[in-house]
Amino acid sequence: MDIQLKRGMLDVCVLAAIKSEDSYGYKIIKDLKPCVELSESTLYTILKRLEGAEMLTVRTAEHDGRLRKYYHITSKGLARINEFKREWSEVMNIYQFVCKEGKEND
Amino acid sequence: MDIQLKRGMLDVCVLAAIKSEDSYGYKIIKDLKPCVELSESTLYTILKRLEGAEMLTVRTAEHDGRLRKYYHITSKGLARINEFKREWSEVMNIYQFVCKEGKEND
DNA sequence: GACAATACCTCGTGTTACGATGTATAGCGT
DNA sequence: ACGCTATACATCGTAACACGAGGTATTGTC
Repeated sequence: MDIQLKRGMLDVCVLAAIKSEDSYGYKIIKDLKPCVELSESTLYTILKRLEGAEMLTVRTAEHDGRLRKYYHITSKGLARINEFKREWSEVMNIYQFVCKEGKEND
Repeated sequence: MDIQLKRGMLDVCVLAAIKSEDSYGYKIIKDLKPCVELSESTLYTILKRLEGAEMLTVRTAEHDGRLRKYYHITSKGLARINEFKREWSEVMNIYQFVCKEGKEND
């Protein structure tokens, strides 16, 4: 998928992935794989950004002798998801414009 | 609308705007306004980029004593639009993922 | 004992949208 | 005559962002 097209959606994808249950980096990537591919470097950048924006909180926990950083969504994070949903009508508007224009030349 | 969300769509919007009829900078902005807002600096950057990618050709013409640069879409430009349409199922997949996840907490 | 999988992180780079700014002409009101 | 808005083009610097390349460390598995 085109990189540019992903932008603005990746943040929300990550938030959606931790919405129903706290999760950690490696699992988020695997959970998102069927939906959208993202590299580790991308994910950790996003997680840092979302933490800075107070859209999630972090908690370190040990699991089978390995450290994991669990991410938990905040109210700001939930608000971000809802904002995304609200903006979707504009996105569909753009899509329809692209499909409509010059339809007779398809 | 969120800047990041626009990315990957603006190029295609501009191509769609000139698809059925050759157009020029100022008109493209006005035609796209109901659909998506973009500044002049953004548009001219995009037009240069699309020209470099051979997705459109340029022709300078005089109109009422003022110079205008008319942009014409090429087969590569049309292909870009079709590629965008093909990718749309993935975009909808992402949207559905975001809406689905943690639905019970809405 | 090599290798994949799990789990985290950093740095540099290229792409890109935008505001600020500049140039120039046409037309309109006062 | 003068200012203002609309038309029409263009450049520059900046900040955001996704990614590849690379690094560290542990736990299985063959």
